[in-house]
Amino acid sequence: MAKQLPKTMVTMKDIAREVGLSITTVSRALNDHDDVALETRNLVHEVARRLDYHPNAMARSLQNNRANAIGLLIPPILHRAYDAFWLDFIGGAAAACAHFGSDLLLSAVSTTEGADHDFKRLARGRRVDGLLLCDVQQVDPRIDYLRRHGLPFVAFGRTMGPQDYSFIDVDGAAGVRQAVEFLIQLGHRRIAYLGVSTKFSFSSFRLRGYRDALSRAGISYDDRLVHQELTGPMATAVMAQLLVTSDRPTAVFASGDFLALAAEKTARSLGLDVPEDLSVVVFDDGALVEGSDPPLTAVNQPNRRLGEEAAELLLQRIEFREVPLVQRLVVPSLTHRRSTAPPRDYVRTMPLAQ
Amino acid sequence: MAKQLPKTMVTMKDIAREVGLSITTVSRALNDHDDVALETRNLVHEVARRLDYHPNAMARSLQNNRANAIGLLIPPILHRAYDAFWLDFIGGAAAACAHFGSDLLLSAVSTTEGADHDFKRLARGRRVDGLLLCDVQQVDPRIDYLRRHGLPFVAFGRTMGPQDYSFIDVDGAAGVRQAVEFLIQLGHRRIAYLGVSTKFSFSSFRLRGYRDALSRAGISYDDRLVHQELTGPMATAVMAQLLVTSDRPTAVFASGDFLALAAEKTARSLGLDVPEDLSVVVFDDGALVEGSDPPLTAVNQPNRRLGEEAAELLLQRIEFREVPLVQRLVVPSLTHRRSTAPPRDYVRTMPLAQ
DNA sequence: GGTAGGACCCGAAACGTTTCGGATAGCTGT
DNA sequence: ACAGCTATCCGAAACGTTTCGGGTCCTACC
Repeated sequence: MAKQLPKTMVTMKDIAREVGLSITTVSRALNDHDDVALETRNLVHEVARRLDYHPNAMARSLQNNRANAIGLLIPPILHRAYDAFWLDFIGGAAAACAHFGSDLLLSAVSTTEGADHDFKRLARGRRVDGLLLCDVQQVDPRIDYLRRHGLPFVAFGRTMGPQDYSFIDVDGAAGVRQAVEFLIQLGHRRIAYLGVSTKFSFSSFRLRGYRDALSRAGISYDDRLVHQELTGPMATAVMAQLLVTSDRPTAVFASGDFLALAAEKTARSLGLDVPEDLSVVVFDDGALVEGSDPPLTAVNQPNRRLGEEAAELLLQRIEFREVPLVQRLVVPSLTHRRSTAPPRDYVRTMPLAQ
Repeated sequence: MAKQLPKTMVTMKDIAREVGLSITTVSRALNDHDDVALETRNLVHEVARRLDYHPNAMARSLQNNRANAIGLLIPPILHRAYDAFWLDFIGGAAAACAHFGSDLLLSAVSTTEGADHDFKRLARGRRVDGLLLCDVQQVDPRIDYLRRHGLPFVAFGRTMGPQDYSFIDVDGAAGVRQAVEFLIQLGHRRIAYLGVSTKFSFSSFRLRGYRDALSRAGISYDDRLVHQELTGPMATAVMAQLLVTSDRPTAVFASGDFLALAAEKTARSLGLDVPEDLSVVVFDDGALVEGSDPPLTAVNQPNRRLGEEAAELLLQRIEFREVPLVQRLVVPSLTHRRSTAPPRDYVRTMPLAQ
């Protein structure tokens, strides 16, 4: 029994030699095919365990065209807030994968130009069985590309055009509508809107929610109150300018935590109190939101749960190829914190709900 | 030019047919070997682009035994705080991978029993070129296993025994020493210690830091003040019991955000003020820490940066096999917030540093 | 005019697995 | 005693790539 440490890789050939059978039989035994004698199967399994055999994932994938992994491209630009979101999302997706015996292949894209190439590499390289398509743009050629090449995918987010693919998304319109309606109910009439890049499709949905809430309440839309494509510093400038006008807004909706923080800070620096002089509601719950002073009332999307659901859906599609279209909209809820109050001189005319 | 949509996979064979060369030459052309005429190389590249060719990652890996990915097993038990840490860490690792043209394979382990099998599957399955070994235990057989099988790895964390492998770790002892010394400098003498499972090696290092700080200041160690293996509820119970004794602690070090939160809450429920009656310092900076009331003074490890460095180190080891041992200790810094103050009846006898 | 050397190309084997299409042996029933 | 069946096994091909060890020209040199 001159056993030596397994210096190198143990393959099925080693098992075959050890048990005196063919590689074919070893393979079929390991996969529990029923045309292998039970006795043989057990023997093979035992030897495999003794030799600490683990199949070569690459060889297996090459043969049966199944990678046992799904891919997720992390977008190149990750500003702070966004980052926290993705990480939650990823955590959820990884958990879902575990249940299906798959792994999650994370590919961080370094440069914006490299994004397209990385996408195709992943889509065509047979390294993953499907793709979690994130960061969906208003019109996104990747969707067509994936369909043309028959790679299963689930989008997280929606394009603006025809939606003939499965996706999971937050119902941004409903979320914002909820938030703005809450402000209106508190008595606010002049409500500013701070938005990020309109390249992302969620931007349009959110703005639509804002407009809907206003029009339902019979408040006319004032485009001087609406600003998009903002960064943190730009938001500060915008708010500084808005807050010194005579008909300044008494509330603001911010489409991202850093925008809300900028608004809070600007108000304070002008000697205004939050929430007494300015109510702030933010979309995108996260660490910053709770930690800010005062803590922000927020529309919160369940980031982790979204990742989980998206991955689950994708893995199902991979397993049972033809499943019907699933288009799931998650309606976010509003968490009431201390950044919202009725406008200072508002006389309540009716009892507030809740 | 009856071009049809690439219904199926495009392989090198297709390119070879198109340009009328052998597969060998196509391969060498694509990899820019210099025994292929420049003209031919260009032609092949162009055709490859036209056909939207992307190499089959599996076939390639099988051949040259290189997966272009590193693995990371996400531990099965992820309580809230821990979770946030991993996600930051993962974000950093993914970013580092991008620079090396590798991907990050995330494998979430569902059950505790499955952990060992999943580990070996990843370690032996040739699916990754190396492993980021996280969650290192006091004595960790995985380290030996990996070395025996020659798989490159970098540990995040240290075992207690001989450390003859590359790792990156937070210098927990230094971090805690810093924190406790700060408390002592404020005038505290009775400082409680709340710790988590001693299974993790960081636990011992942190406790050592605590003891060091005490002994340097000539304060004797009182084991009634030291509690480990705590969960949130247990910490509440412990603090409740400690805070009603006559010689109750005036400060507490908590080895995790949920422990600190429990301590804060318990103090408040007993009518004690934080920081006036009880100073709290926490290890492990994160969302909860900033958001708590009052915000916690914290020893903060740079989670994301740690992930980045660990992955970088691993990728270097993979690229240039034999590199010297790297054992890097990151000394965390102390962030002063509002949960710490001198003990109530303390008379300053010397000016405070900082 | 022979040959050495360089430039360019290719067939076949290999990586480790799965599977297709048999092959062999033993048993059943007539 | 032979066809037919079942139970068990196996050889060879295939997946798509890389590489080893050549091969065939052509030019240049003596």
